[in-house]
Order: sequence, then structure tokens, then C-alpha cells
Amino acid sequence: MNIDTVKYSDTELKIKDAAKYLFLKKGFSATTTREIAKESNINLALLNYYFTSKRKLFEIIMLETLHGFFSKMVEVYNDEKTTLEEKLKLTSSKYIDMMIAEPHLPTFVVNELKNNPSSFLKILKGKMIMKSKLVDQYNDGVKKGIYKKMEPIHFVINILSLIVFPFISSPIIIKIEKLGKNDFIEIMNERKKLIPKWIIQMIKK
Amino acid sequence: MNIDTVKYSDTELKIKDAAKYLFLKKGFSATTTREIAKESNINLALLNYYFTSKRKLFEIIMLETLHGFFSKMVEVYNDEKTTLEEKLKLTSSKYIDMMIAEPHLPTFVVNELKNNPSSFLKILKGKMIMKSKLVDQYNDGVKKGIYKKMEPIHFVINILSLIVFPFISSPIIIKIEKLGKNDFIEIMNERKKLIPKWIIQMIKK
DNA sequence: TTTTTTATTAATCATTTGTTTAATTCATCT
DNA sequence: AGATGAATTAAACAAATGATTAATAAAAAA
Repeated sequence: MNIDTVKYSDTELKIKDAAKYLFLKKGFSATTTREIAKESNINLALLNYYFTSKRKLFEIIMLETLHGFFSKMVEVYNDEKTTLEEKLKLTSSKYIDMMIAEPHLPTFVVNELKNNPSSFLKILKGKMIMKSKLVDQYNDGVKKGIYKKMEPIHFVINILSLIVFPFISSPIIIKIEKLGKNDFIEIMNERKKLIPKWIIQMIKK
Repeated sequence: MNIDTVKYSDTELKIKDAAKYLFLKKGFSATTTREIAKESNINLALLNYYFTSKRKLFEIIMLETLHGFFSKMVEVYNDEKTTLEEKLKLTSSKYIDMMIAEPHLPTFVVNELKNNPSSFLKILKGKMIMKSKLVDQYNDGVKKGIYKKMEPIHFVINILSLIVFPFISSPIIIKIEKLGKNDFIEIMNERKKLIPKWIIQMIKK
């Protein structure tokens, strides 16, 4: 059964939404089943009735969330029609929007992959990042002599770092700069245009 | 009482070490007092005898850890004698070494600052990052026309992103590239030299 | 040595927490 | 309407967990 096509009843969706909200915000251990029940306005027993256990419910949410997070990236990275620079603009823009909308997403993803790295494989079966069109295009640029040669892994790491890390460290940034939430969002929106430029400068000869 | 000069007895140190190990690895909620007792070979009651509560113990470890993490950065950033480029090399090198030695450190720091952002202020009283010598030197470069103008906050964010994020996402990198632990460390060591170059390229006109 | 304070231990308490049970309500089908 | 199965509920269970107690051992002070 495909992860996108699973159908859920009304109550199941209420539970899942509340659970996702809490799991993303506080993590697995710090979230109690009673909290989930309260947040979703359902009876405590329904959680186990529909999802068997807290752990199972968590697993479902985790896989869905990770899938959503990475599939978007892979889509953009493997687009045959766009140039390298366009791909950079698209990923920056899409991911920054995504994380503005769901601020707890990046820390959740990072924590879960730390606790359960192999779940990553379930998500990315066949979907390649290191053999993506983006990496091809970078390698082509190296051959043509317009880009500096470096291990493609650094190239990919750097893109993700510049996009994702500011959100992971948002509390620090907000404190250091004494920002409001909207100030922070504005700065992140600036980065949509800046990151592609920076990356290009980093690799250009 | 200064955070560096607090003295602890033998038993207290055993408890603190075990607790730090577990808290960094699994976080506050997922760590039980019985685990800490077992890991440190002390009687369960001694935890409360010396540290009153699990929460108090955690607070102590969190503050010490955050302090250690940021004070090193501030030191380097405010050194009057080193150039901007030297500061970049030094931070990259120091931080990458630090995180190779303590792989759980960055996620812990990030999670704790998310859960308790104001603890950051207790740590950084008076220690400035945005008004550091590093930022001064960058601004000077802009005035002299050798560096591109951008908000200094981006400059600081980018440095930290390139240094820290790869460690936070190490499980992903290891899976994607099918690396062993030592391969990963090698790649991170490469970055000690690369990151300063990248940053310079990003800001140079 | 005797006394007093400190450190350590095993046992226990009181909550919390994940899960289950048994009863009840609701919807669907005949 | 009555029967059948699914959905929902309140109550309870069992295990885990943070914390405390009261007794003992060790160390320090007298």
C-alpha cells in the first residue's frame, strides 16, 4: 500500500493530527497518550483501538512526515528540465516555505533519523540524491571547467546546511538578534534568493 | 559562583558523567533516573540526595554543556589578534574537533535551546556574537570594498550552518553515502579547510 | 574512643502512563 | 423494528518512574 493512498476515518485523522502536532513539538517520550486524546478530543481508548499502540502511531506519523520532507527534495533534484541554478532557487524557496509553515519539522526529522536511521531507507527506496540530476549537472560544470572540483557530497551538504540549519537554530538566532517571529521569517525569506547565489559563488571558478 | 569553579565530590561526578552521557544521547524524557543510577553505579537515592531531582540534575548539565559549547565560539570570535580568515579556520577546526569527540552535542544543544530558549541568556551574559570582533572585521571589509554587503546575521548563520549542520544530519549523510564512521569523520576533517574558503568566496567581491 | 555528621542502601510510596476490559451507544442491514 | 457489527466510553490494571523514608555504614569531629 502506497503511503499517499492510505485512507483514514474522521476520528483517525483527528488523532493523527493531534499526535503529529505533539510529536513534532515535544518528541515521542515527552508526549503522553492522554495528551493526544485531549488534544484531539477523543477517548483515550480510541488511540489503541485504531492504532494499537503509541509507538505504532508514532511510526506512522514519522514515516509520513519524513516521506513528505524528502520526496519534495528528490522531485526538484531530479527534474530534467531545470538548470542547476533553477534547482537551487526552487529547493531554497520550497523548503523555506515548508519550514516557515511547520517550524518543528526540521528538528523532528533530525531527531528521528538520529534515533532510527534505517527508517530513512524505507522512505528513500530508489529515490537517489547523490545520483540526482542536480549532482550530474554539477559534475558537468566541473568537466566544462566552470565549476571547481569538490566531492559532490560537500555540495549537497552545503545546500541543505544553508537552508535547514537556520530553522533548527531559530531560537538562538531570535535571542541573539532580539527578533520577533516575523522578523525571523523575513530574514528566512531573504535567504531564498541569497542561498542560490552563495552556492554558485562557492562552486564557481 | 562561577560555572567553571564548582567543585563536585567523586560520587557527584560519577552521577553527572552518566547523566550527561544519557541526556545527550536520549534527551531528558527518554532518560530514567534508574538508568542514570545503573550507568554510574550508584544507588538510586543518591541522585536525589545530591541533586534534589532529575530536573535539577538536567538543568546543571544543560547549562554546563551549553556554556562549554558557546564560550569557545565567543573566545575565537573576539580574539583581537587574529584576522577574519584565521578566525574562520580556528572555529571550523575547533568545532569540528569538538563534535567529532562528542557526536551527540549539537542535537542536544539545538533541542535544549528549542525547549528552553532563555537558558541561552544565562550562558551568554555579556558575551556578544553579533558585536564580536569577527563581525567588526567583516564590516570593515565591506567598507574597504573587498567584501560584499549583507546583513551580518547571514554571515554568522552561514558559518555556523556549514560547520554544525553536517553533524546534526550525520545519520542521513552516512546512510546516503553508505559511509562508515571513520569515512564520515574524514569528510568532516576535510571541511576544516574547505569551510573557511567557501565563506570567503561567498563574501568576496 | 565516643559522638556527630555525612554518605549509602534497600524498601516503599505516590503518580503517571500505556494499555485493556467490559459496558454502552451508534449506525447499518435485513 | 430487530439484529449485527462497529465506534465510543468510563473504569480499571499493571508496569514504570520520580521521589522519599528509615535504617545502616563510613567518615569526621570531639
